[in-house]
Amino acid sequence: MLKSVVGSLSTRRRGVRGGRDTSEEILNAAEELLQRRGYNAFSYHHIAVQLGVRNAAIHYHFPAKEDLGVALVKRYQQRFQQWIRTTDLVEDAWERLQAYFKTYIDFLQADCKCCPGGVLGTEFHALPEAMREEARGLMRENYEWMIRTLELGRAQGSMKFSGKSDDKAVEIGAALQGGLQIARLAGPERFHQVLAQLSLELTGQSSYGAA
Amino acid sequence: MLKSVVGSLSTRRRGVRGGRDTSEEILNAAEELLQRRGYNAFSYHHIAVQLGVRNAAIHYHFPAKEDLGVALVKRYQQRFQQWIRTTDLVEDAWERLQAYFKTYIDFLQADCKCCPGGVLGTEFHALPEAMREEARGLMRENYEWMIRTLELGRAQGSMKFSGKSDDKAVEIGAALQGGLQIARLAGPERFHQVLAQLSLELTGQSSYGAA
DNA sequence: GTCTATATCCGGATAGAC
DNA sequence: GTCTATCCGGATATAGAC
Repeated sequence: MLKSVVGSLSTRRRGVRGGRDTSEEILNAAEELLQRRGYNAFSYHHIAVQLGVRNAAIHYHFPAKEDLGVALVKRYQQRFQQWIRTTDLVEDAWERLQAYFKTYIDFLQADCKCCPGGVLGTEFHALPEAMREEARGLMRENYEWMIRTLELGRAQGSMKFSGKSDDKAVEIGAALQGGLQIARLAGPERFHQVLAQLSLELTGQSSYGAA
Repeated sequence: MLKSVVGSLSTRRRGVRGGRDTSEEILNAAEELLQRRGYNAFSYHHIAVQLGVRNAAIHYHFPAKEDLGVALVKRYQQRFQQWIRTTDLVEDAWERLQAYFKTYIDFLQADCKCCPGGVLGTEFHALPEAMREEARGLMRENYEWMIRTLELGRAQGSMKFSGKSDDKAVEIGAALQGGLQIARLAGPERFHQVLAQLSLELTGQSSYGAA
């Protein structure tokens, strides 16, 4: 009673658990697990324990694990699109790219998480087809954003690089993705080295060269 | 009977399966599965089917899955050390690096396999500790080789890059690793773009720029 | 070294009460 | 919307025959 005042017009109705949105909490926990352990190494039980609910409660919100997986990737994509809208307000392309780097640093510092693309790429052949399709879309959007940003930066003069912008785009994306994984095996400073080198090569000076 | 003539002095004795070395065949199948699906997404059953033996036969050679995993990573490392010895005969560091690239192209063409480091990094937190330790060693050796090679190339004049050789080393390693994963989601040509860009930046001209 | 058979456990999933 | 209870299949692992 009365918790309806909080979000009565919300599309998703709230449950009995103190007005919290269980679906979203499930997604949050699952996202953490996905980036830490991978899709095939987390279970509904992991999430259930973390949320203090039972296994079946999660099945109510996401009948099959595949549904949860697809929802996760869709949410990544929506969040990315929202992120683009925000950072598009920034004029300078190099600053935009640094904001992109920042999201990876956040992953690194959040207990050395991998980026979604890295997890989905690595587990690709052990993923349900519906997830693969979503993953392709997510990767494509990242790629296209990166190309646009590089071309803008080159035009603005804030970035320099030789070769084609789409080649450079994949190189940067791959380095960031691989860098997070290497950091797990060889320490977080490895990722900062990647950032330092990418920055140095793009601008002629390292913004991360304090080490 | 009589199959003992084939490898009677071998440390590992042959089984009854036509003189073939089952342990090695298990490792081969497991390696394929590891790079395709990841450690947590393959089972003894996968291997058993592929080899035409029963589940229990594999447990005879590798009592626990962890034993198999550790053996796999150890073999990667031994193979890498052997590979180094061979390619060290090549004088030119840039040629050595191209040989290194070639091993990744082989992964890509072998049904879009990931590199071991990518798999082990992504699944790191869902791996037995013994495997993690081996994985760290494997990564370290790759890293150190890359640094040596870059420094040699720079001294020889066959490679150019700005910044520190150890930063550049991680950047290259990360880009290769991430590139293979991206290729799964966005097509093999993405990996070739990474190679093209890396080559262009190291030598001033792309050896892979035919596209 | 490999087999059959089996034990055990875990993860995904459903039914029906509350 | 969450619970208890249960089912099912798959995966790791072991025992003992051949």
